[in-house]
Amino acid sequence: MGEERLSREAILTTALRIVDDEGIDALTMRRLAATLEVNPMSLYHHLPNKAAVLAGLAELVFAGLELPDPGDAVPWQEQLKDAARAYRNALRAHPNLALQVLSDTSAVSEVVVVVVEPFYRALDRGGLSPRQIFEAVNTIIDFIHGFALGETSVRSETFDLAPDLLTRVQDLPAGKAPTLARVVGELGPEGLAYDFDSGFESGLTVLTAGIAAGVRRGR
Amino acid sequence: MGEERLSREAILTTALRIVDDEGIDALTMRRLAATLEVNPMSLYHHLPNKAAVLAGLAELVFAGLELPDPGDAVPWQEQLKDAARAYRNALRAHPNLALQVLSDTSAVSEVVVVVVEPFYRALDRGGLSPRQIFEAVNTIIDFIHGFALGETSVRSETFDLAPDLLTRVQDLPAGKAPTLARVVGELGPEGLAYDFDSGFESGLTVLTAGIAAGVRRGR
DNA sequence: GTACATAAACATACAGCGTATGGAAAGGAG
DNA sequence: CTCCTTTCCATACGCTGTATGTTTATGTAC
Repeated sequence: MGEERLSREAILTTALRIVDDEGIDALTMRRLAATLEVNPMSLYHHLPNKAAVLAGLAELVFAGLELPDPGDAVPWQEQLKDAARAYRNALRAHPNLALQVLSDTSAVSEVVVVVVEPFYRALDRGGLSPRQIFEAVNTIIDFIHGFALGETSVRSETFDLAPDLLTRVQDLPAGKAPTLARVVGELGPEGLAYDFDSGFESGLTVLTAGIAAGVRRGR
Repeated sequence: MGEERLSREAILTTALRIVDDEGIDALTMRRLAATLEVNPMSLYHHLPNKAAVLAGLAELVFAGLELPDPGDAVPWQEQLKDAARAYRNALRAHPNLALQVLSDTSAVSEVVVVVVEPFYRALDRGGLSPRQIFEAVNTIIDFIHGFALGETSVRSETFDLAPDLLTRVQDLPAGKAPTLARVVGELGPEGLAYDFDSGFESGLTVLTAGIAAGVRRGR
């Protein structure tokens, strides 16, 4: 049977569709084979095992990743933020896969090499030393990973933390977390309504300011 | 059989030991029951299903979490860093469980309420507005989560990224990532040797500097 | 002491999983 | 035509979580 009804690429494409549509738990070898109208064991001719399928998915997602480089026309801080936004968007593109990608060490390091150049470009223009650049990029990428972790393990676009957090804080033994209680109280329910986009932006603001401060201080 | 040979607590304690010793994959209901010298189905009298076991583990880990509050003797920046270090250490205490905890939304929000007060205390002393505090804490916690994600999905205490990253960078098509290539080259292999502790510290430095900058600017 | 209610532990069984093994089928090469 | 290689399929094994029904041991009431 030299004719190939199956291919690594076709398998991964179908797998990605299953994950996108029904979540990571819906992806089983049997289910994948059924969708391709093929015997489960046929998959093992193109991919050695299920772990390879998952790794392949991570690869597939980031293979098509194009980072729009804003160029050197804008200030380096803005260039840095744009790189961060693009990377966050890449992690958001397949939310059901994000956790898998993030927790797969090899996928992360693969991705990081691909994605990291715009960060380095921006920070190099900012006048940081190689060591500073290296550490700043690690920091900002860790932030994006942590943010994506919270963002992708939740359904709604604008997730309202308010009721939950307010309730929890009020249920705490009095005096256990006084500052938290007071600050949350001053914010009020509408102040606590959490929007991922603006949360991400304020994180970027803090990070770029911190990096810039390190440069100014000449550290 | 009114006598209880089993209890929720005993089950979770044993489960935690299995996870710590042999990893999250080694924790199956059958294995857990065998370790307790009990029939698998007996577990279901104390916990409704396996997900409840995992959630219980997250709870268990953070129930014993005591955050040493450095008090107000030190500058608020140092107080903030200490809170961050303590939280990171909590996530490191059971590395095999960290990813599970981080990816479990309810565990995270549980944890965050418990853990967050020292952060709020420090930033309140720093003179930030409620809104600034809220956003700064989210940012720093996202950073810690992302850092922990990278840190706990890797074995060795001091993981040497150098050979991998260097190789990858050198294998890239020439001109694809020129800044990255140059900076990495200037750093050299010994400059790339990555130490998690100092990586975490430099992240904290950037973050506190960025937060302080926001305060100074009166935003 | 004896009957009963209750809770805990057990035995069995089922559907689903990843995948090892070995055989069938369909081309291309000599 | 024969053989070889590659792809695909059928079967099966050991494992998973857990639904279902039964047995057993205890605390309580009479």
